[in-house]
Amino acid sequence: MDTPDRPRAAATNAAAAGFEDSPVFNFINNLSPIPPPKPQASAHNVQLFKSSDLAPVSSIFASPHVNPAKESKLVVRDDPVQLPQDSNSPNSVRTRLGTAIRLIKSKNIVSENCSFTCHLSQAPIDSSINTSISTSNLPQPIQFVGGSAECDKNQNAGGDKDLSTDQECPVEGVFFDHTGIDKMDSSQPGRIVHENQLCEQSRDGFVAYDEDYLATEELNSDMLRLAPPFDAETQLMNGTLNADNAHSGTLLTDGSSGSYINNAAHDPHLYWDGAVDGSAMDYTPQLLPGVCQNQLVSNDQLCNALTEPSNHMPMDQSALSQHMRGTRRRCLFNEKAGAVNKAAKKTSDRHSANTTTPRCKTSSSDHNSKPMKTPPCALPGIGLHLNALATIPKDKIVPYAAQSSTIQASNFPSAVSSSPATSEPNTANEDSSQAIVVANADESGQGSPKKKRHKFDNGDGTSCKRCSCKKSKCLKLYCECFHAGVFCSEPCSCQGCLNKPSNMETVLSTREQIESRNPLAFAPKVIRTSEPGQELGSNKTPASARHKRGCNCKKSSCLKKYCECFQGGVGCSISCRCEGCKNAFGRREGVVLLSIEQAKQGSVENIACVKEETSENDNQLVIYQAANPASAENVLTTPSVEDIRPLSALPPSSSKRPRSSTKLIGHSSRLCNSQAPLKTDILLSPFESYAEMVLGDGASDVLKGGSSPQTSVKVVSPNKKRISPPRIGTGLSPICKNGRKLILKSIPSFPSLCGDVNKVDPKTSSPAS
DNA sequence: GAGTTTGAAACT
DNA sequence: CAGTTTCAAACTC
Repeated sequence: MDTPDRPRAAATNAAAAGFEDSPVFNFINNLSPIPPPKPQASAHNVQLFKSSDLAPVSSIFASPHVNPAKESKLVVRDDPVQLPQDSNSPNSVRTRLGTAIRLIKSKNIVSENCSFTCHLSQAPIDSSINTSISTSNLPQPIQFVGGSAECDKNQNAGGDKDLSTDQECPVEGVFFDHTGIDKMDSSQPGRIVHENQLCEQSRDGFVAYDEDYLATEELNSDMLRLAPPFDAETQLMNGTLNADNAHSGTLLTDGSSGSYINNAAHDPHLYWDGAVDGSAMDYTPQLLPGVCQNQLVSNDQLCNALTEPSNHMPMDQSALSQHMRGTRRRCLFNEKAGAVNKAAKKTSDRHSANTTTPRCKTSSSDHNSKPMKTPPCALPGIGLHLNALATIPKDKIVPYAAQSSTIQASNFPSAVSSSPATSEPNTANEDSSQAIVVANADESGQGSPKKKRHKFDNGDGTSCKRCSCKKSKCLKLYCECFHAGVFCSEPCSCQGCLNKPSNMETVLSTREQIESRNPLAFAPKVIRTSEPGQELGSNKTPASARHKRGCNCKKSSCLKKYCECFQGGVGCSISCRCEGCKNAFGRREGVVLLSIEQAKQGSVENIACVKEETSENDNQLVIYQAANPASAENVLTTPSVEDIRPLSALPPSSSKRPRSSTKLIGHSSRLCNSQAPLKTDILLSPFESYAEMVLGDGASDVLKGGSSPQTSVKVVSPNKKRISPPRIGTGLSPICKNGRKLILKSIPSFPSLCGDVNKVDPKTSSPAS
């Protein structure tokens, strides 16, 4: 391979020389699908995506949220960006990750390390690899943030031995810049895993890119299309947008786990990725986590193979990567549904899909320019990303749009969903994941009439959308496509649709208006609140997830898809105002109330508040013992997010929620103990607040929990799954104990490279801890 | 496929 | 902020 040149150089420098010399290596090189590119050509490609090109954009994207610190970090990354010709894929990956992380940081400055580390610690790493992650590793986060880190990591991970890896990940190598490896503790296993993953991703992406690029035009186009959106994000973070991103998008598809969900999410369909304002917060995390996890798993393997010196073969990559990719893609799609079950089928399908490229079939008329590329299904994740991206000014976006007519059209592999592999649909609900899955479904489904197709939804509504709007012109939230941030496409049966690339400005402006009214309007409907791993692993129910606003069902008993909570596969929460809730995923009914009442009645000093979590899966009983009534209340408040739900029933909060998210926060805090309120209030950043919203009171509670441990002792139910207070400390994140941590979690899904540890665990292995 | 039901979104 | 209307999905037949 041509590209190998660089790697080679690196390799030569390192120890790889031997490797290169190997006949196999040579053979591979010769075989490499990638045409020995004219340097220029490659360069050209690269440039398209390069951050430098995008730079302006990035600046644009720079969200207020972003912290200077981030920026600085980003800056670092930028440099690297330039490099890689081939880098496309790999870089993109990195950037994304880095970006995601950065975003998190920016939002949660305080907790940056924590959040990040948490991910890491949790990170999938563990599962696949024995490696225990040391949460302590602050550097890691940094590294990731650094962006380039990935490769670096790889190097590190690989350790010196991995020089080969460097080769393998030439692009990354390019990036090397940094702090890199050296700084990193190569020793840490956790890291290694990530690194590997990263490498793989990059590699895969790399390879994938090649493949896609070479093999399937569609993919390429898609990727290209995708690129812009990503770019925006990445730019925000790094300023390095790369074609890579696009690649990554493809990669995502590849990833069994959807490692790339991030990208994918962004990509695809979301024309307006960035549109959402910072307030929107990052939804991405949600998606990502799952994805990451998955990725991790799959990646690990891949990584291992790759990382291993023997395996390295940069060249092999093509073969391996392709192979791997195939699997990954499958996974991604499969995941979506949470359809663990389906996965197998899909995998097979995926193959076909690969050729075709997974997409929602939507081809908008507009998109016709690219017949194949139909607008992407809305990725569930996408929504998240969009939100995350939100910072991007429309203006900027518009340009894309203009371009995008082509771009947008692109269908991105919806990649994504990270649904927790966990298999259960419930879990699947996780925002993005499902959506992604849907996309695939769409393909199959498209054939089917619109009727049933509807959304393949995630709860988020992120899934591939197909609307049938008649009066809204697809410019209102009524329109699922619009709501999901995707253009209407062929499958849609809408009338008078203005949600088309050709009307990008209109769409954006409308979107903006809506966001101005409700910053969370485009946020995923279902947000994963707690760490996925914990709950998911334990339960089927996505206890961690909840509907951002809660439902208001009165007749459906939250047992039908009319209920957004149900639809999203999440239990009802405090924020819900439903009546007669029978949500299979968890009710918000009133155990809490009882406990409260009891407490108030003063009947108790030692009141055991028993919460029965309705979540079907669990039937968990959580018993809180309060020393006194007051404590009882506390208990109510303190419980983990999950617990919170039922508790949430508290009238005040439940009564009505302000439309604006922020208000909700206030409620929650109030509900919570008087003890901590200030703390939460004070601390809450918009973002946090958002988290709270998502979490519901829980977040605040959690925070409080830290402060008010006293309140309760909890006994675990037979199932023992939840012990709220303890959880706070442990569950949420051992590492970060303060409330902030929770916040981070809420964010979680950030594409933590690691992915959620939790999620990873469920299927593959036991949780790291 | 048409009609009804439902609840979110939008409006007042 | 509360109530009403509009809307489109979900559902039923």
